[in-house]
Amino acid sequence: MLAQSRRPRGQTRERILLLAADWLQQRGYHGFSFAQIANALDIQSGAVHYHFPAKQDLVAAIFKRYRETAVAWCDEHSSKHGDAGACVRAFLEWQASFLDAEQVCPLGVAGVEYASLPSKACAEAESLRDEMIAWLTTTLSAGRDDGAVDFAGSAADQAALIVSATSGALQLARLNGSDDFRSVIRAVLAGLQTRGT
Amino acid sequence: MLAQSRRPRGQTRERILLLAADWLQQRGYHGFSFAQIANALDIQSGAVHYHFPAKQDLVAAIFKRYRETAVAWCDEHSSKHGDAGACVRAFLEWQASFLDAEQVCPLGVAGVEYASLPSKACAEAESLRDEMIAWLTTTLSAGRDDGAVDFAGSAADQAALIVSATSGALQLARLNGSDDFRSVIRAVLAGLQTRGT
DNA sequence: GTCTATAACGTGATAGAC
DNA sequence: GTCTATCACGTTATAGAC
Repeated sequence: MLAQSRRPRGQTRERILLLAADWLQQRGYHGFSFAQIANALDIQSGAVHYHFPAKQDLVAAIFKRYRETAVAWCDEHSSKHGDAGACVRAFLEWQASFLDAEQVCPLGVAGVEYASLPSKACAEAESLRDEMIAWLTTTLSAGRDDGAVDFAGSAADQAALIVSATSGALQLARLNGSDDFRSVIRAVLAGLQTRGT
Repeated sequence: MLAQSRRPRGQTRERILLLAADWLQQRGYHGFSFAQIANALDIQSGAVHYHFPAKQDLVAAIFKRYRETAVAWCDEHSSKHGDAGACVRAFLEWQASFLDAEQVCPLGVAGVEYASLPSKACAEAESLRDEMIAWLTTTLSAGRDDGAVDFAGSAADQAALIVSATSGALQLARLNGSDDFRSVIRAVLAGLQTRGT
């Protein structure tokens, strides 16, 4: 019963999801097609539609998985279990990992193409935004309380700044190279005045 | 020789440019078509192609005009003629004006759709980035020298932060309303410690 | 010089074979 | 259950009328 075909069955869905996520964060929602996915994976475009009936289902699944990944990441980086400053720095490094893949944050994709995005995708993106802002706000607030970090203004405002700045910086890096991203990270860290516990 | 037709001749190009710029900043590059523009302006899609041979010409023209507008704005808000803190605050208000139109910064569009954008548009977007970063860097640097503003890190880093944060904040605002944008503005201003001269 | 009519192609999506 | 062959439509772009 092993290896009934050259491409192992049951992995097509996963392969589609991974490739589409990559392209979504490189080209935007309207920047890739089912036919292109099928061509790259050496299948027919109808096979993609079997796993994801409509394009909005595919993209909603991408946002959903990214959100699940983000939630798991946040749980592993709770300031209850470690230094809040280290948590924030880890967040910045996590965002930096998109640089090598030449990707932007999914939140940016949703924000830019909002008016031409199917509602399913918008809803998932909004949930993702809530998770990231909530984690950052909690982390920053706890960090300021115990002296691990300091910053001007409210924790919620600072959280919105960090999410906006990192997302925007990944986009700026597409235009002018990763130096712009590193500039933004330096400025964010300078504004945070983190110090290890 | 007046009013030879219902739609005055010579204004079609301008009407196309204005509508397309609006849609570009709401839906992204691939989120609108020549046919939709033609339909909205009650002309044929071929008429759009007369004024802009290919879609990349239309979008490059949008970026070019936006850059010209930005350069003119920067010239009018030179820190040589006024307070640097006021200039930065004016910049933030300028970005805020996109909120009401439910638009994002053109830089964000280019960053997100970079890999699916025609090269002409990318080149214009890169020039736009250069102009904005240069003006902000100069303004912030001069402002710190004369004590109008203060901030942690280099002027260039702070400039990249402000461009990224405002662009990202406009996108976040699409997902969760203008409160997120205002949060980011407060955080930016808190980090700048501006004071009027 | 300006726009209308039309074409070639790529898109998202479906029906039915295996 | 999984995928191949096919469709109707919207897309960018062109040729030629006025």
